[in-house]
Amino acid sequence: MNTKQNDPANREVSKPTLRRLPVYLNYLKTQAALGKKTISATAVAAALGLNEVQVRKDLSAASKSGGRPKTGYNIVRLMADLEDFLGYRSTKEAILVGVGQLGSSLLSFSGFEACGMRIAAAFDNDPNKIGTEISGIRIYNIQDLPYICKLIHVHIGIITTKPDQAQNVCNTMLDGGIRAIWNFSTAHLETPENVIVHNENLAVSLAMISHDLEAMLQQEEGKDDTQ
Amino acid sequence: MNTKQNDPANREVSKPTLRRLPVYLNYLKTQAALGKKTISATAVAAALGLNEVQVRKDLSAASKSGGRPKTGYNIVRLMADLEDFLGYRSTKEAILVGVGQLGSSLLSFSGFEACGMRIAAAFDNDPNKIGTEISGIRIYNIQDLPYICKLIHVHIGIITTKPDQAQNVCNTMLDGGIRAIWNFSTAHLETPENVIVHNENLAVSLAMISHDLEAMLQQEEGKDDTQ
DNA sequence: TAGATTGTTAATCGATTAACAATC
DNA sequence: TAGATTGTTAATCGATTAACAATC
Repeated sequence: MNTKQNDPANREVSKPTLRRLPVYLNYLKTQAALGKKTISATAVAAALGLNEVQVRKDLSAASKSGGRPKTGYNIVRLMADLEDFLGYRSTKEAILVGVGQLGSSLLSFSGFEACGMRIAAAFDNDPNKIGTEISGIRIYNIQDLPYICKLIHVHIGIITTKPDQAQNVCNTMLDGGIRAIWNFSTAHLETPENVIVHNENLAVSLAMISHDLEAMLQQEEGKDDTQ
Repeated sequence: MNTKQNDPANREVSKPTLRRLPVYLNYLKTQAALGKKTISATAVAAALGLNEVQVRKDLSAASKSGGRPKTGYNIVRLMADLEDFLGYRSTKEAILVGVGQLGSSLLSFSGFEACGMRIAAAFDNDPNKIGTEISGIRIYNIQDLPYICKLIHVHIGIITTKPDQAQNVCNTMLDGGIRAIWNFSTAHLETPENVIVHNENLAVSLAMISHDLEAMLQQEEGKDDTQ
């Protein structure tokens, strides 16, 4: 009987719920910045265009602090609970491979620390880039990846290479003991079962916009026709 | 009785299906590049780690060409159908506001054309940036946005500003006749019902990785304990 | 007290998966 | 013909929403 059952990150929540939690957290931050002390699920739901029961269920899954009828939730406490639950308060070391446009952009993005991720090192195979720094993050030769993985315990591997190199880089990362891959390349990665792969695919997002847009434009055309 | 019912983009598919279609398309491209002419849903499912019935349902929703028992689908035809369905073959004009790190990175990303999106112009309020170009895309004064929207028919507005400017930029875009917003800022945008908003939120992705990772690490710790 | 709000249990809705007939 | 594969209909699973009792 260990304490792990009580650990915030261990409680099971559905994927849709997990996806909404950072959105709540972000909204709570804006409200806290406005000086608000408490907030109701009703208000959160209205602001974010969600169902209020859903908001309550989501919040109660991630936070055991609970809210008070008539008052709502204590914003500061709720934020702390969400951050704990999402693992934002324990630092996860990451490395990034592929220092192109996107890679550089991620290296200089300062928002990751607030989510508990620290990019410890970057890798490339371009001699002009190796040895330089971006936002204080040193760029190493890709061949040093296994060595550096042994040096520090790296949790997350960020892949921002061209798709044809992605699988190779992924394999090297896994050899180095990395257990979670954040894949920004379009390549589909083959990995063993116990590895977490999260694909960041702009084409997927664009497809959704593109499709919705086309449907909307045509619907409007249709309306015009009947007038 | 118009032809719009037959239009690919008008067929209704579920959101999860729509999300998977570009993934199929990408995989088909890799197979076509290897010289394959046909492929079965079974093979696609195995390669992408999906259920094969799901793959068949998804494909039949987006393509009316159909497959042949024992042979599978004609790859080239299926790719064409998917591209049609996703609207990749009709050009959608876009503008981008906020030429910081991320904005610049998107401007120089060449993959959007393949998805039917063309970034026609970019906007910023920094005098040092106004008048310059990135990858052949000119950067204008943000104040010229309404004028340029009138000049060309812009479909998609990409927001890569700081969160505190996002709502303002969004309003200006909507005034300019834009109907779909691709929001890369963390701000939640208030929009009328008939506007498409797609939020690209790295914090959400990171939260999912972070949570899964924490759960996995703890599970493994747990296993170690019992040994 | 009355009413806003929470949190839970039950009902509905939608997506995934299984079973199966059709066909190349 | 036999077997791989498609596509559809039915069953299952999971998430959202509705209904309601509890409470501040």
